[in-house]
Amino acid sequence: DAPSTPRRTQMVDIARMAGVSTATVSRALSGSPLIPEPTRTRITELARSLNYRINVGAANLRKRGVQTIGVVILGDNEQMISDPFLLSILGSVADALDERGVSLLLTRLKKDRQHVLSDLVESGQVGGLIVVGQLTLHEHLNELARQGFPMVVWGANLPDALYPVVGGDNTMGGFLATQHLIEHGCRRIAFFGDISHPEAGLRYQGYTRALLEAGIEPDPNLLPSFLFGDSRVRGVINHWLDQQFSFDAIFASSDVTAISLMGTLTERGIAVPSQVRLVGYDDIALAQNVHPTLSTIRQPTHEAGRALVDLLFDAIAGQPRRSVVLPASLIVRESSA
Amino acid sequence: DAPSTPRRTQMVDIARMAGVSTATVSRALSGSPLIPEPTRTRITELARSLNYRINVGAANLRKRGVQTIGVVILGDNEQMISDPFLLSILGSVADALDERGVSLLLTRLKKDRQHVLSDLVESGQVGGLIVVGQLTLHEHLNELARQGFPMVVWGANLPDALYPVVGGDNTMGGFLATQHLIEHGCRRIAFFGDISHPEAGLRYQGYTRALLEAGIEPDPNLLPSFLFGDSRVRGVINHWLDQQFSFDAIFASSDVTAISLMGTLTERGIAVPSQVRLVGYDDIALAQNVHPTLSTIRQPTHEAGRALVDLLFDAIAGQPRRSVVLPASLIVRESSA
DNA sequence: CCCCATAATGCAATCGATTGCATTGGTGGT
DNA sequence: ACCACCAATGCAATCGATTGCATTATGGGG
Repeated sequence: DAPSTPRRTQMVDIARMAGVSTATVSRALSGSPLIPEPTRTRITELARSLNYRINVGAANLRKRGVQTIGVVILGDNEQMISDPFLLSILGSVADALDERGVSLLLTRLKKDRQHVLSDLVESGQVGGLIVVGQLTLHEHLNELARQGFPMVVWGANLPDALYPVVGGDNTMGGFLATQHLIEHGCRRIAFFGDISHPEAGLRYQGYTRALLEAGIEPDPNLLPSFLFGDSRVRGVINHWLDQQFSFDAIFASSDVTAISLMGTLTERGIAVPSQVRLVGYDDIALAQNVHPTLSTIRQPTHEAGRALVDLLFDAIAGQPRRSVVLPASLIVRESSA
Repeated sequence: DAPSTPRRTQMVDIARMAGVSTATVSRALSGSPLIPEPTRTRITELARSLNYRINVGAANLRKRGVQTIGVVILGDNEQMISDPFLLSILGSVADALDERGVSLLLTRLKKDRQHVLSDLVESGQVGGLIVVGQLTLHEHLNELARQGFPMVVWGANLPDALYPVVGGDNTMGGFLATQHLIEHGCRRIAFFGDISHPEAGLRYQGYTRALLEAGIEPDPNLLPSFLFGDSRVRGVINHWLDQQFSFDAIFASSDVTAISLMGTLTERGIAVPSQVRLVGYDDIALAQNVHPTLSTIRQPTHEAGRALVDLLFDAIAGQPRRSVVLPASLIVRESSA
């Protein structure tokens, strides 16, 4: 123990200078009613002037609880987040946590390192977890849920999920997009997205339902095999287009895919929306800045963050499990009008 | 103090079960040579089987130091990060920290809440800070640097900066992009970007230098007043195009802007690259999935994270300040070929 | 057979705050 | 003038690990 740097001011210093005990300082700074106003002000001011901050680590130790929650993001590949929409979720979670005055410990979870999930909680680093992107983790998450793990997940609400989930209404989103295209006279609507991904799968269900309700039989040729978030989007698109299936609209399960499609279609001389109408998903910022501007399905990201945090705190408080489905809304722009 | 939940296993439990003291357990788990191999294995196994994790908070308190660093991101507007490129930086920082086994506390810094920077360190939550996006913070950062604050910044290396900086070679990037366009016969090259932003400013300098070296006088009409990251990108673009200045190329200070430009140009019947060549900046994923694929300037994000973390640990260790400039490289795609 | 060096382990203080309980001082009622 | 009571504050234990120093086994040399 050889502190080279001039020791940081701590509570005992404030106490000495104020001529009181650390107990009083602690109570004053935490706004306890036991401390009368004048004293509290005096101590608070003194602490301010010395630029003193309570050592959160020590405080947490004694209080047996942390004011930090972990946000875990599945790091599929190189990028931290493949889907820019998840970034909005992260932002809204950050805000919601900020409002409650709790910190955000960000962890990028690579496959086969799932044990870090429990590590974070067991080691007392975080009081709970927000998992973004359930993807391949479903079983592991269920296992943790069984152990009463404090957590909440953003994604699709799978029927056998034991953990609380917040997600968009993917079925509704898929339905709205498809219905919208049908209303514009489209009959041969292609679906672009990896339906093995839970959320995309639900969007596909909505798509199918809208078709069936309109008396249109879904055509498997209009569902390209497609890797979600794959960098070879263009290849897949081109390969599918080469097959020359007739189609008059495309519903893409993400805006990034839709924008890539837009480029490829233009390249092949297929005009959007006059020849092919196009609807994306997520309403990323770029959607209104491309040409033609992109119709899409928007999810309320701001509420998403709030809901995730609310549910997590419920879980930590031992409340019964609850899940939230946020509404999806159709944003009509040029690409489908 | 009424623990309702069954108390989490802690070191004293392991100690009791192993028939040793906590001192021995602590030493065994930390791999101290004082503990002979058989004992260490026995204790380690026991801890494993009980799924025990050391309480980091308590350990940090005693060890007087945290294994957490803060990453602060300027939250301009709604989005957490306006520039998708910064997201790559965040990802690479996350990886670099992960390799060192330190955690990442993410904080979104809104304007006029600059004091949270020092709060994070003073309160002992983090051992140092990585600040992404120096933007309007320069003076405040210098002030913190004067106080010997452990930090490092991603951005432009301003001449009077007192803090360590990691950044791309913006001048070189601007130069390369512009030179490339000139080599393809372009003479009237517009620059799209907010030059009041330090990084864009340097890119503009590189642009100007390339023009001058080619004997071309920069035309102020080719520099639209432009808000970086503004959602009204399209408006600015349209307004500028309405002025009908003649131009044969555009160098955009970000890929997002470039892609927006691409849309607007197409909309107006201006062909890229045959009539106007276009180069962006950042090499975001979408750049190779739009049509035409976007030429751009790439920065080595992976090294960026590593450099930021290295410099920060240097700073924490009290090493003299050092800054790093990462090379920029030109990626030629269809939009400029 | 004793002594001492050394290896292995334990004791107890410590990190910096929080908080139950004890203590002090002052006020009002009678 | 006395006592009870309440407001204000302090004492000291506590959170869960780490680590300097003390102590106990072990073994080898004389």
